[in-house]
Amino acid sequence: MSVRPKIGESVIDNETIAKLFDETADLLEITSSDRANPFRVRAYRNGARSVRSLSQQLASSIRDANFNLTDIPGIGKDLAGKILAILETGHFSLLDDLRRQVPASTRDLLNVPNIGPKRARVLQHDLHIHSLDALYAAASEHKLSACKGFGPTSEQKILAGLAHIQLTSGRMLVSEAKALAAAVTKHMKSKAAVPGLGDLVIAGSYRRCKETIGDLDLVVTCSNAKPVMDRLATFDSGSMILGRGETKMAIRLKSGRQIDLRVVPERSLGAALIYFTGSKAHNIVLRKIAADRGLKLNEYGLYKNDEWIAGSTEHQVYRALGLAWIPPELREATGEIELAATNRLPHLIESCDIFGDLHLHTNVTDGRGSLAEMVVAAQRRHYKFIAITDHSRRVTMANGLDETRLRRHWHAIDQMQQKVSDIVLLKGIEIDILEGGKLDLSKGVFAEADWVVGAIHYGQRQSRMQMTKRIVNAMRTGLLNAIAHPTGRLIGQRPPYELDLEEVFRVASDCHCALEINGQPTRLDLGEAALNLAAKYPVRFVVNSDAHAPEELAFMDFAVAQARRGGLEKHRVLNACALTELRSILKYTSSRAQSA
DNA sequence: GCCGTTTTCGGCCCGACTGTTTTCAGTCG
Repeated sequence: MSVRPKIGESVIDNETIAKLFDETADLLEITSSDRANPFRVRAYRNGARSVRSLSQQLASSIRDANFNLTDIPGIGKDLAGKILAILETGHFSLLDDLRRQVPASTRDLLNVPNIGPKRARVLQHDLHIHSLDALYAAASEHKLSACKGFGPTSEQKILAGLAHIQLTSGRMLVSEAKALAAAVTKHMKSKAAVPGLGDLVIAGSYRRCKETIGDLDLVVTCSNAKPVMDRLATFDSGSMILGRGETKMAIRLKSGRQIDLRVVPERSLGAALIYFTGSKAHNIVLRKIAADRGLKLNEYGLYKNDEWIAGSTEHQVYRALGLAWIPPELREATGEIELAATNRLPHLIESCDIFGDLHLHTNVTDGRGSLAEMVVAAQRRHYKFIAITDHSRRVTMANGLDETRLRRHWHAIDQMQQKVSDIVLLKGIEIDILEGGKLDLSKGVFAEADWVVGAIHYGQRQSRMQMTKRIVNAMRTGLLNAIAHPTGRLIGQRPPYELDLEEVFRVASDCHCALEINGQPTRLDLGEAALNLAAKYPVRFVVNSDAHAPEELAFMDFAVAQARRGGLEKHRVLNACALTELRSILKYTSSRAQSA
């Protein structure tokens, strides 16, 4: 096809394409008459999901002459044409038409709880409401109940929903979700508050260890749902009950966070966990597999002709579908089901595989714990080694170390080592990678270091080419053991650097420089997109807490979860190595430092 | 719009809850 070379240079990523298909589906639903084909809408959503789950960027795959867009499930001749149009021009004509019919702000209405496409359409047609502001005005003036399908209750719910949108900007960080999960679990289980309470599992994106969590999904087994719901209602005095039925309940806390509860019979726990853990895309594939086998899968179990055949455990359901049990972190419909069908799932790294933390700060720079306190915290986690990696001088805000202070700090670490025998203290540094790729301290000092991580804290707005060259040059010095938080993103605050990640992965494998998976809840860097590259390049990783206080060593668990979502096995992770193996790696690097 | 124990049209994942109806459509997960 003659347009291909041009498309091959496209910088449009898969996520952008998926979003345009999702937007098309939304707009089709808002504009279509009731008789319009709802499966056409679903086809766009399927296409979006399918594109999103690809491990390769289409803009790059398309350069391969043997690559066929229509080989992608859910992509037929029509959507393939639209993908080509998007890669070439950034849009396609159907979407342009739809956008002309529906103002962009009308789509915002879909973000309001209890407003879906049908009601958005009514609001647009009958009341000419095209924005959240207009919706608020109309609801306040009780104009909504004039519309078919709206009553006084919906009006109130919509006003409450609008307030909620203003109150909470988005999703919880994993740390907040973990604290909330612990609190609600304790409340439900305390002092036998609920007679006959069986299992209680927090499912949903929390159990899949996603980077951020929308709401908490509680799955509970109990013969009687009423006391379970009554107990949840007392969790937070300022909470509001959003809905309550026979087995299902939803509350919104004073903080704006939402908790959904579902009570199921004991023999349905496995099926319910699969169902409420998701992801939605994963579940859809499972149900299709069930249907292909003449079975039906729902949250109560797996059925053959209305006869229950599995459902009390997840293992039972997966096995009945011809699949190995799939860890929740992998349930994203990105190929894990095929692996489970052929017994090729990875043996994911676990927290107990981690022998040490290789990124820790003390109060000598911007940490809040002393060296001694950090060592005790590491001993409590039964680590065999840790690296103290305080900042270098460039990071003035963090009281970064020059060579004199660094050597003094290392001397203190040596002295501390004399006092402890059950843990090895590595003398480290988090060295800033300056704008041109040079390192923040002179080469001589590196020969004295046990462990060096490079990181960027300043000058983050360089171009994609500059940023890539900067990190690549730093790795090519041979002085770095690892790159810390490689993309620099801060969840909800700052996007990742402009960076050619494939090039970073390529050079990191060449230079034997590890890439960090950082456990700080706002970082979790490398993120989802980058971890997809793990399968393609033989890079090794370090899984670190980046703790700035003793209690933050627990952030290791978030880093491990992130590694699991990337499908990593322990042999890919440096600090899941025994100390002897780690030392041989360090010795190799240290010899390079001396010869540099 | 996609897909096929397909070869051209009929089916497409499943169920709870709610409000406004008066038997169900819409929304949500």
